[in-house]
Amino acid sequence: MDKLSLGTLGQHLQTLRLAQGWSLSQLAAAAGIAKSNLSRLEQGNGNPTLDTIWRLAVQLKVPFGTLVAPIAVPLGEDGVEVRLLDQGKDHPQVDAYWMRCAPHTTRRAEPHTPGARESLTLISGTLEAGPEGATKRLSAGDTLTFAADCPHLYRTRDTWATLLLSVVYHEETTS
Amino acid sequence: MDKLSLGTLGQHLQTLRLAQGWSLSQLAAAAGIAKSNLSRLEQGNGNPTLDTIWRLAVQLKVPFGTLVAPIAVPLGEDGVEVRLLDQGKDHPQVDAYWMRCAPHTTRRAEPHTPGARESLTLISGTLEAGPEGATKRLSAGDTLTFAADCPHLYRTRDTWATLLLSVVYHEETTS
DNA sequence: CCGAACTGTTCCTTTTAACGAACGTTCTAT
DNA sequence: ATAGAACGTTCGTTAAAAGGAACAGTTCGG
Repeated sequence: MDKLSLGTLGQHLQTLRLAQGWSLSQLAAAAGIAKSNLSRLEQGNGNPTLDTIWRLAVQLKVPFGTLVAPIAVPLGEDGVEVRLLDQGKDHPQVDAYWMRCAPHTTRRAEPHTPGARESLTLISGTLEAGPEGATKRLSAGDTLTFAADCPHLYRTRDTWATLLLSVVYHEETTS
Repeated sequence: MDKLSLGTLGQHLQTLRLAQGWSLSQLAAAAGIAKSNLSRLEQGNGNPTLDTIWRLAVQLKVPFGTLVAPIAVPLGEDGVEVRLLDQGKDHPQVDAYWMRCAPHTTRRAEPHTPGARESLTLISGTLEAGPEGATKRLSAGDTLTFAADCPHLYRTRDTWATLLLSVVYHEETTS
């Protein structure tokens, strides 16, 4: 997780507002905040209060984190953006990630612990993924499960790819 | 999405800090905020700035939304909490959800559009899910894909269940 | 026994986010 | 044309969040 970008929040805020047909004045009134406040936020200046963000997120019907860590954000150095969604506390241990890959990028991943497996579901775009040498091509809606205790990779061609990724350590069940 | 609870944030903030072995002074210093600020927040008073929350989330290594919309929060009326993670823009259309079910609850879902399928990955707990009459039992790390154009359900027994859920509308590919 | 280093809290001060009114625009209707 | 009502902006004021120092309560070691 990197640095906070105020400009991104502003852009994303405005995008969401327009997409839902709100005017700035309307949204401000509905959220119960001054429109001068909202105006400043959309311009990228300002450092909103949790209360303010919350009120806006409710009106825009977005899961909150979406507002500040926008999905359509410039990515990391390797063209891949990864967010930890949740971590299971049971056995086997499961880590859930949201991942987004720019076009024409390849991300190589080190082997995880022995017996580890990965499951992924493609949300949009196309992707080639799996153990090195045994990758599969996926398109939106497809799912894939493969052994992750060996080097594996994710590769895009000329499209973006967004996916959910779960890493299952120390597999116990065999279903 | 309901109202903002400041107390919950404070509790959750403190829980995370202690779980990672930080002292209040240490965390405040590492995050670059005044410890008086952090102290007040943990007590449930105050309405932190986005910058403040961000700095804390980075240090605590949590995906941000986790801080303010804690995972261990009381759930909806039916004992099920659902958050929209992402929506694909391609065809087929894919909606990605994070879902958490309390013990001993059953959630029935209406059929989606014809040809729709669902894929789910269990992060923790155990769950029985699938088309009504053809459900399967899952434990942490398991995945399941089933036709969702008929009534289907999710049922927990004596454990919580957390899972990722993808709804794929109007299936085009058949892989 | 007592200073030193730490814990977390409570003040007071400074900074600044939020408010509310006024502003210049644009568009519609009378 | 012109009053009206929207739009989004900019400004000065006010309320409050963040900073900083002093505080009492612990846990050390000499």
